[in-house]
Amino acid sequence: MSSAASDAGEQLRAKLASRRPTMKDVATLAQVSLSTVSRFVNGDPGRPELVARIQDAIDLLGYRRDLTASTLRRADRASASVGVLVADVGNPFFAAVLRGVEEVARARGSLTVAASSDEDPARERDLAAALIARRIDGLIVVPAAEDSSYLRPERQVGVPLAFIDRPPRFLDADTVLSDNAAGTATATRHLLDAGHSRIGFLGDRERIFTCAERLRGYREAIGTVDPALIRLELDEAGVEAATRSLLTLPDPPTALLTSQNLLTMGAIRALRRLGAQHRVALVGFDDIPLADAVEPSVTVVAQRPVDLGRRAAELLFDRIDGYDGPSRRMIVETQLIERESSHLRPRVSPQRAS
Amino acid sequence: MSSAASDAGEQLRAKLASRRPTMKDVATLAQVSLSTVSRFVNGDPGRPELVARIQDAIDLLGYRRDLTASTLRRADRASASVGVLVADVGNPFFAAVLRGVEEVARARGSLTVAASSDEDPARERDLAAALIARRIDGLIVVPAAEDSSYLRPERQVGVPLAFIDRPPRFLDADTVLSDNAAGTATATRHLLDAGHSRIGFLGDRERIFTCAERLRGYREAIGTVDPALIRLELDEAGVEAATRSLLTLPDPPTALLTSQNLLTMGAIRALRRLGAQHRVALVGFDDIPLADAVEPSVTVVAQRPVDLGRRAAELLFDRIDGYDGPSRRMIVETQLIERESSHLRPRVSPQRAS
DNA sequence: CTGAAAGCGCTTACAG
DNA sequence: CTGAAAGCGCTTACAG
Repeated sequence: MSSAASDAGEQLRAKLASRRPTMKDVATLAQVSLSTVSRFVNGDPGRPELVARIQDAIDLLGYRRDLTASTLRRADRASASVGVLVADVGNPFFAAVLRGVEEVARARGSLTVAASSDEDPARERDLAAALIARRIDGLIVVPAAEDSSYLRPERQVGVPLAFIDRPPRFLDADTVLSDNAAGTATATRHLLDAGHSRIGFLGDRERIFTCAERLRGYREAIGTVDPALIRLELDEAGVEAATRSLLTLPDPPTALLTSQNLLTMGAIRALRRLGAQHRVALVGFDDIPLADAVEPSVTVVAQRPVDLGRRAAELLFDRIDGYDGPSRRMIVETQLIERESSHLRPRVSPQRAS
Repeated sequence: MSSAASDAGEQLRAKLASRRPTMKDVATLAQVSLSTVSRFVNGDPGRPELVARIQDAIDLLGYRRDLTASTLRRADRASASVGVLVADVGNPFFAAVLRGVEEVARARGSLTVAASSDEDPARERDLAAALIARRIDGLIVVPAAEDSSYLRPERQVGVPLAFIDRPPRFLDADTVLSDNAAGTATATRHLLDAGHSRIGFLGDRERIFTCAERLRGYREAIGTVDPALIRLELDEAGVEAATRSLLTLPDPPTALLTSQNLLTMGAIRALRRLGAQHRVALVGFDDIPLADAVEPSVTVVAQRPVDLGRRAAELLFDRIDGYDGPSRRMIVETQLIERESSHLRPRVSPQRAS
């Protein structure tokens, strides 16, 4: 770059003060038109001579393109970002889902905007609106709301949508689910095979699809259900009391099934505190860190959360790329990881032995 | 709304087909000017009569404001979103950090755009550029790069910046850190007090600030350091071999210190596999799920990742709100959570006993 | 209080 | 290949 141009750059830079340089500034400094800079920035170079001037001007000014302005004007309206709405980005399960989405998005040059609904339907709606107002190219939702039809207008207008972990209700859209019922059915049969007939079920909120499905798999596999053995609406703290209460029943369960990761951790702690971890069998839904290292190690129905995220992102990008066929549903298989806690044989409980 | 207006709405709706309705569509349907709709949408109502017409038109069309266009034009340029760059959104530690940031951002009406650098400096730079190109109001970074000066132009131009977990190098910016060295020093003294003199240190990458600091705390507390007891550049898989190798030294360590969550989990597994978990003491940096439920339960130096995220977000929003003072550094204290694994007394190893 | 007009930073036909 | 001009959806002085 000539020293004259460099001086011009310095002057322009000073003039800009703390303003972010624009494409127009680059054009002025490089002494070309705005269109030429735009074409260059978009990968349509032009004469080598001009290219060099433009690149120098960009470097000198520290120019960064404003993608929001670009999105606004371009024909395809692509913002190169997708939104993800989960219950809690801090929960390891959803964190892994998010990671799966991000991998696929990144391979496609897209960024991921994540938000936590905290299982609050109103917050979910607000966040969905906030994401869509920012012109994301598509939205992935783990629905907290029982009714996803609030997204119908967005769908109509062509915002690609995909659901993970729980299907939308009153709305037709691509969905990726774990095989929840099959997972708990397998786990339940596994416990029945080990000789357990009284199996307790510890679940979170029945209105959440995954809990309802996992309960259904348990019910179907077990045959005759004793409602006294089912405890729902639990959180990590509530599990301890529920476990204690189950184990002090006149005819207590000899095995427990927990419906999700936080409840499994709560149940592990509760059994240990009761000194019952080697007496009462346990299977948890969703694998957890160190499940293999506690004593006894804990059998789980492992999900594949990263895959859930990846698959949903793939379905979403299909739509972003123009696929307009009927909505699809994918099931990601769960896997029973047999560890020690499910190989405990049923024993007569202390109360009954006395 | 009159039926004539409603008909007009239906017609406009049909005409829009699958196009997203704009403020102009609303203005046309409500028979007011664009400015009036804009003012209404921005909370400056006007005559009740017009307000009603505008609200009806918005509802009928399913109008959603385009925030990217709004950001482009408005005086303050606020996009109501902040960016966060961590090593891996799927790692529970960073997931918790993200959650903390999101809480504060949400309270401020901002969305959070998260991305994973995977400890790759080049990717970090790309992602930072991608975020800034989307006009985020501020950027929070867990730096993978050894040199953060690539962000200087952004800083110059007024993009608020905050760093978490590791300080920026060659750049002056607000930073929130755990007291890493103090944490490992406390842990080391705790082990020394229990009678251990040979304490192994298992770390990840020394070029990462947190690892270096935690190593420093260990070195300073222990006094005379035996380099044979320090193993670095480990990942979760490599920890097992490193543990085995340490324990088969002629004069093996009687206690281990691990520098982060994944390594602690690896060490727990390794010790169990070697049958050494009740013989070799262990303290991990960063708490992990079920650390309280393994046998022996694992003593840790707990960090407060959600607080790290919150504090950094608060510093960031101060800047977004216009604070322009010198950069600040906040230390979030760690806490030694004493469990069983650090209360094991040093024992002569089997080899030496034989 | 309301509306016409300019313009945010960019892309994209359209001429030359 | 290059440049002048229109316009994406919105906000914001400025008149009336």
